Amino acid sequence: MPFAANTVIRHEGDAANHLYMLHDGWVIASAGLSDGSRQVLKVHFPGDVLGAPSLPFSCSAETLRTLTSPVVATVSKAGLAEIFVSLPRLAMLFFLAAQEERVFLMDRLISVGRLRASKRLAAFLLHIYDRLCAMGVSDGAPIDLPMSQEMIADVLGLTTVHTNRVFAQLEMRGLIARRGRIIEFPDIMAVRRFSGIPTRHIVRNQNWLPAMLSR
Amino acid sequence: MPFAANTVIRHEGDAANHLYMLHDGWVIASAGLSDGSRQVLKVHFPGDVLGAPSLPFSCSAETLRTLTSPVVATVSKAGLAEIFVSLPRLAMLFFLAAQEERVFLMDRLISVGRLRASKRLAAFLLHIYDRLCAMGVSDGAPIDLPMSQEMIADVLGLTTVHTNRVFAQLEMRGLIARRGRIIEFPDIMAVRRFSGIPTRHIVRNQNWLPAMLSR
DNA sequence: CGAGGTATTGACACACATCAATAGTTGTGG
DNA sequence: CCACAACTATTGATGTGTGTCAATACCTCG
Repeated sequence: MPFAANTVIRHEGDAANHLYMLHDGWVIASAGLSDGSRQVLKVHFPGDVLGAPSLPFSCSAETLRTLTSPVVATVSKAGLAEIFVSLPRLAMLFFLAAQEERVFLMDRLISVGRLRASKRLAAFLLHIYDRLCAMGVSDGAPIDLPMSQEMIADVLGLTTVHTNRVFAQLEMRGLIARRGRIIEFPDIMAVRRFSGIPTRHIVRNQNWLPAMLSR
Repeated sequence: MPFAANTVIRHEGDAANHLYMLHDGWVIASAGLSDGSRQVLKVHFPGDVLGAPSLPFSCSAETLRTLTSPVVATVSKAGLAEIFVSLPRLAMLFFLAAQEERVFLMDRLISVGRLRASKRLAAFLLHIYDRLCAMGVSDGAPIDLPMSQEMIADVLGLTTVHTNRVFAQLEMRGLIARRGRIIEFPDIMAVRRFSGIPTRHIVRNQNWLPAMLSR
């Protein structure tokens, strides 16, 4: 199912009756507060499962909004249950994906709770870069972030103004180079050291997982 | 398996070869930064699964440290895989528990990213209170937090000094009353309104889950 | 060409950090 | 049971990172 750019797929508070599989494009998950401020919770890429956190709750915890024009497939709760009954290995992979997301949220929490703005921004850009690399999209290549500085500010828990100043700081330090929204890392290891968040190594195809075709 | 109070069960960076089921007592999950600062990621209660976030990674992402003297059971990765093969309903419940944890982390991220210190503390105390109520421990009763203000500061992303001042603020506003580490809420709804984090309603025993005895 | 969003910059305010000191509390060993 | 040490809580004075308000430039698209 294709969507237009900058469209709400599901709003926080809505009934959470299914999941979405993101096949193409970018989607952000965010939550708003009564005072109008907003926190971006996750920048989703192709391959991600969307909307799963709201499953145990009576209504959706996050707003899903398209950035680019994405392609999304819908999975019902019953369909998910069917996977858990028939395809235990796939179910286990869904479970592990949820744990990965938890660790990414923990890293964000550490970053917002304990790092100053410049390191926070570096950690975020690095996280996006690493995930793009894992998808094979960009290895050493510049990344093209389809996000305004306002959105990035909502990721980092900063104001737009300060985010802009911190971008300028990173650029002056030579940690990044910018051409519009395209960002390049002249020395990625320097950025890694600067950010302070440890590099995570995901282990794929672990041998303790249930066999592929179990019955 | 019993543990002493204030003991490390598993340190971040250690091999993550199993999970733990917390049967009794309190355990906190935290991560440290190179500069010595620390972020508490989760306060675990009886019934929680510990150590799951590290499963997809080559080494543990979080340090698990006992607060009280807890009772913990160990589950191997193979044992978890066995559950996914044989007990799909239980596997699904594990999956949903992980999604719940994601939402709690999101709430913490919103809180640390977008709320000022006093609301942050209120939201944290409220979260603990609600979870104790869900366990049937404390409904309207005062809560006894076995945590120093330093630990609470590491939850909130604040300094010890400021956490202390914010405790005093909440007390002066009449939102909490303290006797040592015992905290009471004279008007819990006022605290809820003040905190700004929406109340989450978890739906148990959802009808789309796989049947109890599937085969 | 004009309009609305986005990026950038400056001046100033404030929430929280930092440094430092004191008091209170807990635990431990003699 | 007291004495001492270590930890924890509290309070004050001062510094600073980030927020707020405001203005201008830029950019994209009709």
